[in-house]
Amino acid sequence: MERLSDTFFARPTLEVARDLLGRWLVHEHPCGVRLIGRIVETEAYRQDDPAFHGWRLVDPETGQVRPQGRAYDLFAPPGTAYVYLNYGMYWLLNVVTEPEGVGGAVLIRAVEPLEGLTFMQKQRPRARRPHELTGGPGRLTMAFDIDGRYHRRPLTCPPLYFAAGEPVSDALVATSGRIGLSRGNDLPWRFFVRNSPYVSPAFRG
DNA sequence: ACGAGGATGCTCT
DNA sequence: GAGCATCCTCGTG
Repeated sequence: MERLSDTFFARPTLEVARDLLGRWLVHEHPCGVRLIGRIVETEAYRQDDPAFHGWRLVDPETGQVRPQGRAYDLFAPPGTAYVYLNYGMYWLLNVVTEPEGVGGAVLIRAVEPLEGLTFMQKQRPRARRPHELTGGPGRLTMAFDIDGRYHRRPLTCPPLYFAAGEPVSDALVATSGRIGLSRGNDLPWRFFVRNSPYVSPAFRG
């Protein structure tokens, strides 16, 4: 299966978020297990967006970027991992988009487990229903054993990368506002596969 | 099925 | 010290 390269990610963030649906997230785990999930839910974050972590780094007048703090990693080369710990407990996996120096990222919110289910279930012993295993940005990182050690590493080569998979047709794609934000909820920058059992029921639309 | 509340640590003010 | 790009448990219906 062909890997997605940096040219895939060096595009407008909304385009990448939409196009990642149906692609595969692959983790060749150090212990020898290969984990694969088909992406069914994403969210786009752009540098002109108040919900974007690096929002304050951009001068609204000049467009100049202040290279400071962790959020500056969102301006890294396309295809770089931005792995963020939120609520002190959950790692969230993003892939950096746009050309280097332009801010942007796509949050991977849910995948459909395709390979390595035994490992994933061991990671998530409480999961009972299908969507509880890998549905939700914090859940999928637990299932795939992804944490801060991947922050700033390329997602264009093993051990953690994206594979071409099969794109999803427009008829099967839905959009909505992004989830869990206090600002920028009005922007329809969440993309998900319609009626997927692997998207949380409350957010299936 | 759904809503409220708590856990918990990092970043920036 | 506030504010989180969340998840789980335990109430109620």
